Amino acid sequence: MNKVILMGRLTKDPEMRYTNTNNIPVCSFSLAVDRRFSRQNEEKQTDFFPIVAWNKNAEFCSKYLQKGKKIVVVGRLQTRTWDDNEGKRHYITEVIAEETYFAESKKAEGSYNVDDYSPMAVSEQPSEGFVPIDDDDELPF
Amino acid sequence: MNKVILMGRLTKDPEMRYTNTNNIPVCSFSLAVDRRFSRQNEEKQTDFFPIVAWNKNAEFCSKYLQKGKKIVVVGRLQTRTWDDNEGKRHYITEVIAEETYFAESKKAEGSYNVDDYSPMAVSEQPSEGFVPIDDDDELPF
Amino acid sequence: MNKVILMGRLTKDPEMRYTNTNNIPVCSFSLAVDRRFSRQNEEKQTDFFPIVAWNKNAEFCSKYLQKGKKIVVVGRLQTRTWDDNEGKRHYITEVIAEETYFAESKKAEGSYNVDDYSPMAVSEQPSEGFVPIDDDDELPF
Amino acid sequence: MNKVILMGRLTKDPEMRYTNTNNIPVCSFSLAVDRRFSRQNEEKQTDFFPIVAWNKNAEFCSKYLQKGKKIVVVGRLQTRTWDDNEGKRHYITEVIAEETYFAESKKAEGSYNVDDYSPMAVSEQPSEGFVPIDDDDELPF
DNA sequence: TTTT
DNA sequence: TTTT
Repeated sequence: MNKVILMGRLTKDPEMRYTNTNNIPVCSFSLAVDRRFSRQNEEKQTDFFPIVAWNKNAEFCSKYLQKGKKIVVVGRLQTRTWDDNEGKRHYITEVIAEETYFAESKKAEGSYNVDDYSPMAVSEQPSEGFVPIDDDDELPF
Repeated sequence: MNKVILMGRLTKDPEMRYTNTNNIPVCSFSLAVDRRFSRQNEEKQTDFFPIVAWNKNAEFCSKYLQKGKKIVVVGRLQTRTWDDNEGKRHYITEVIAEETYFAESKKAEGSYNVDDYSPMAVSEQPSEGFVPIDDDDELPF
Repeated sequence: MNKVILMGRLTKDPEMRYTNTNNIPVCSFSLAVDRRFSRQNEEKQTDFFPIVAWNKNAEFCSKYLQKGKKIVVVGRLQTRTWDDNEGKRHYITEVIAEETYFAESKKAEGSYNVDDYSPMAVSEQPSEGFVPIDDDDELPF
Repeated sequence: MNKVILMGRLTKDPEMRYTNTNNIPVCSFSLAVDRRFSRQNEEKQTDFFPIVAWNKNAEFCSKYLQKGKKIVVVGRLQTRTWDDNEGKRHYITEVIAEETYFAESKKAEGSYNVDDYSPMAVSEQPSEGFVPIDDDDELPF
């Protein structure tokens, strides 16, 4: 099991790219997450984490997220290595976003907004032809 | 291990009470949480969960939360039994809130607000005379 | 957002059923989860939660789980209503299992076991023809 | 909000240290966490994450955990910087363990074991003179 | 109605 | 018994 849940703000607009061999969409950005406990009277502390989203979630992120937006990311931790030009190996720990939620509605209530008709969250899970899993009224017990 | 994380809105103002024997503060409310997957073309579905907060977190909730407010609750699931007047036993599953976060800032950005100086989150964990646990620059390795 | 993570033991063998209209597999069982904090010198306290798994996860649970087995369940909380024979409405809160993990290997290490070749975990997410999401070496950055 | 939940095995015995200025106990180790989805027919993939525990949880980890032990860690993600001897700044992402659970009982059932009388889990939260938070029978509603 |  |  490997779960990460973060609430924070994008430090920049997300970057959309595509995988070289399979042209899979990848979206990446950095999330600023405030710490809760710090030394008394100390100024606020913030951690910055690299987030990576794939496939449908990548498209969602690149379309609906911008710098400063407050979101909740549910995903998993992952480690990646890369070698710099001096041949030195670097380890980087990233959060792979599996679900993304808006954590605030920027617009005042009542004001029309094109976003009203857009999805509020997305996940890696299938959405077309999806067999209902919340099949409550048919529960056989 | 027993963890619950919910994002949703209060359906009413929270209720503050005190335990009979030890006068411990308890705050309770109901949280409306929208479902993510439903059958195609079906109307939105929502679950309603009873939330209970104790001690400092109870005081925080009763002070800063109101009907309609969007929050994130981190806590644990718990079961409680009570017997009705016919002597029938009932089982109820509640979420004990251990941490509470605001999930949106109602006020427009830039506008002065007394809340700017109030805590944005609270937990059951101690806060006075608290030995720092984020003691980074002193890490002995 | 709606996440639940529990570690505990099955109180009975799981029950496998099928939905009436769509014949969707549903597996249900009860999970005993020990509490961590109780009053000093008090006996251990345990909560019992109803767990429901659908589709592939239902088949996994009914095949690999038995009474007493220790597992980790990752899922979401859900509420369901049913009316008893006196027409009284009842509310029940269940955990919908989205991922299931074994939390201990019963057999001693080194001993051959048919389970060595069976899945250790399953989720609602697709597994056939699955486009890799851990496509690290192809990352375009 | 910042939550991480990992299940995996220690790659080495944990290392216990003490902070220079305040002599606070810190325990660190590396956790091997298997991935769930990998490309078809590919060999198993594993991520390795640095874990840091403080105070009481540090003492628990150093006392009860060893290389190979399977545990569940609940905590938070944190970033730390350090400068190497060439003055280059490095960023490292660590998991601060707030709660630690055993995920398997190594010994066969029935065999006496000193561990039977030791704590099965520990957290940063206070344990002495602890006002009960599971004060069920006194609930004023 | 409960598991180890 | 429900919120936006």
